[in-house]
Amino acid sequence: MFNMIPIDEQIKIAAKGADEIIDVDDLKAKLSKAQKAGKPLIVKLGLDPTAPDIHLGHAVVLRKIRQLQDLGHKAVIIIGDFTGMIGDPSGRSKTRPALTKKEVLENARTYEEQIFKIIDREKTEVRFNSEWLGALNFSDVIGLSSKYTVARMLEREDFKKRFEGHESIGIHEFFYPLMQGYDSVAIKADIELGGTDQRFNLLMGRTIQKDYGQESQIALMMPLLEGTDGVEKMSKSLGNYIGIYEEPDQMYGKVMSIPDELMIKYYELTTDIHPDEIEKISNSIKDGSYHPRDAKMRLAREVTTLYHGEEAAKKAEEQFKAVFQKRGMPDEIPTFEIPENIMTPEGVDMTRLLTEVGFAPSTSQARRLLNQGAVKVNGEKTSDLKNSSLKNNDIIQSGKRNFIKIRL
RNA sequence: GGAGGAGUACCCAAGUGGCCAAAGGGGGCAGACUGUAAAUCUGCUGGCUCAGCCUUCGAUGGUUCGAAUCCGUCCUCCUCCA
Repeated sequence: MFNMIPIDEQIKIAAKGADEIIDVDDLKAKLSKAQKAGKPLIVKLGLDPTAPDIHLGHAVVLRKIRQLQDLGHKAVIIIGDFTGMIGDPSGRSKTRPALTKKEVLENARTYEEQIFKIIDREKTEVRFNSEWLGALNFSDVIGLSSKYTVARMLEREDFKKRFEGHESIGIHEFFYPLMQGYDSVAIKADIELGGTDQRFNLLMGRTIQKDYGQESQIALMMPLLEGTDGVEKMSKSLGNYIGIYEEPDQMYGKVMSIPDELMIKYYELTTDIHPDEIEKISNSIKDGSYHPRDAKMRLAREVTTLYHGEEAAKKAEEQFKAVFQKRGMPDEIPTFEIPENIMTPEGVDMTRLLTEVGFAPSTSQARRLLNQGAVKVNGEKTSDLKNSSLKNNDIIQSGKRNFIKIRL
């Protein structure tokens, strides 16, 4: 069952798009040992059970796992339920509410559904870290914590900054890296994946494993993917994310909204296009032979295809062209039945109509939209607060991308 | 246990008795332009029955003609000393 792919080729695949591998020589050694023994390597990925919506940022690491699985290796996904039940202290401004066992399990299930859209279910094992962390007693914990020093903890960038900036650091926060490191011991991880922000934690795993008499894992770090704003790392709370379950139209459009400078990075981290091909695209954009817009459209199509198939991606592209390039209308416009209560003697109450269909969160903002000329009826700008000339099947447009067909 | 500092709109942050629905920045939305929901420029950004009115500045109770601004109490966070 196990592959005979040359080690160098495996290294190449593992390294594709990676920011850093610690240490490449160790990885080589592990790979050849595994091949000789006919035993797959254990690839570890820890997931926080608080945010069950997977987006393209998470997908970067998951794709890498998939690539390693395709080489025959085995993934162990660790759901950080123990961590989740205590409440994650990182991002110190808000202490996250501790989750109940039930919530964690529910989140974990959603997670599983989603990750298997990318990784191979057959070669994956899902574990909860409460299984071993919950079993430790206090002296075990003391033992674990004695493996590391305060000075070394403070080498970590965020701790260091907070310490030097006289901001508080809870003692328990020191335990998070230790716990994550212990996870590696518990499952005997050979490789741990993570974003570059996980550097410290991944290295901790190496240290702790050695202390427990195991061979150190390889830390494989993937770059962080910026979100649609092009600046902040993609995250749900910042609202700059592209979820893998989003509608094709949404997904396509969101990819089109990333800044040009990010295109190549997206090609590298979110698609399965071969690096040589990406290189070619990059060069032809630079020398002017490939229009950046077209390059971005291809990117949007590739990404959408990965999650929705070619057919849907093509449709999303046509839709996009129709709506944004030709300033036209989408094919399918939802219909809205105008309720009695927004009719007035002077006609339809436009502000209420806009709030009712969700184009504006409040009457005041609906009013502003009308004042700014953002609202069109059948393509004609209108700023009337009350509209008496609306008919069945009129198209109301708010801004560039919100359409509704009305029924009286 | 003691001393001190802070809590302002979606976020950061000014404001220390009336000119404050509250500077500035970020974000968001809209308009123009375009190569796209990129970039750039401009406008808007508490709510409403909208040239007016109502509710906001951690909570609550006061002082005052009038408070985000002064006083009391409480809550939360932080720093230093122990």
